[in-house]
Amino acid sequence: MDDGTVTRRVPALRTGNMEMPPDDGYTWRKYGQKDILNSRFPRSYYRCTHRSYYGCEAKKKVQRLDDDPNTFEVIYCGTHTCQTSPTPILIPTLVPSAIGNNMNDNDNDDGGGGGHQQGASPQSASIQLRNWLEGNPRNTGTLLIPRSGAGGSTSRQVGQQQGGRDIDGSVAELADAMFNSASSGSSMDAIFSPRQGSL
DNA sequence: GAAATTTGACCATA
DNA sequence: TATGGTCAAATTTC
Repeated sequence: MDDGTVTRRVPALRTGNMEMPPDDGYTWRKYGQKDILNSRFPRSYYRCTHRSYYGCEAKKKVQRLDDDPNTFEVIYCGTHTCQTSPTPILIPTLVPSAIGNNMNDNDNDDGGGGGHQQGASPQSASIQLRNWLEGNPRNTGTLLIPRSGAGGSTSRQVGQQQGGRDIDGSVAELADAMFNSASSGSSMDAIFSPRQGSL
C-alpha cells in the first residue's frame, strides 16, 4: 500500500546508547510502546511533535530487529506537513509510489547483520531534511540531534530542535561527529546514500 | 511550569 | 480470542 508507509532499517548508533535509533531530523514524541510477539524487543510508537501545531499526522514505529538487535526497523506512516520549521510549510505528497516500492524491498532478509540494509529511497523525511541541511551536502539524510539526552538516558531521544533552524549549526557538528564515528562502519553511509547529495 | 516519556488500559481488526 | 495500535494519566527532566 503506497499510502505513505515507508519501512527503513537503521543501525543503532554507537553514540552512547543503542536504545535510540538515529533521529531523522524530525521531532518525534513517543506515545506508546507495545511488546510484539514475534519480536523479543518492544515496538515504540512515535508521532510528530508538531501534530498539535501543524496537524502533522506523520507517525513512525521503531522496533529493534530480533535478528539484529543493533538494527532498528523504522516504519514511517504518513507524511510530514511541518518540515520542522517555525512556519507550517505544506509539503506535497512525497511520491508514495516510490515509497511503497522500497518497503517491499526492505522486507527482504537482513542486510548482512551489520546494518547494511538500505535499498530504500530516503525521500520521505530526508528529502525535507535537505531543505535545512543545505550547505551540508554530506548531511543528506537522517540526523541525530542529541540535545540533552544523548549521553544521559533514553529520554529526550528526539532532538528538541524547535524549528530546525536553531540546530543548523549543531547539525553540522553532530553530523560531522557522526560521520567520523561511522566512517569505519559505513553504517551511516548505508543509510544515507551519498547519491542523495547529487540531487 | 511545560514538555516529553513511561506504563497501563481500552478499542479495533484479523 | 489474540495482537496491534492509540489514548490517557502519572512521573520525570529541563
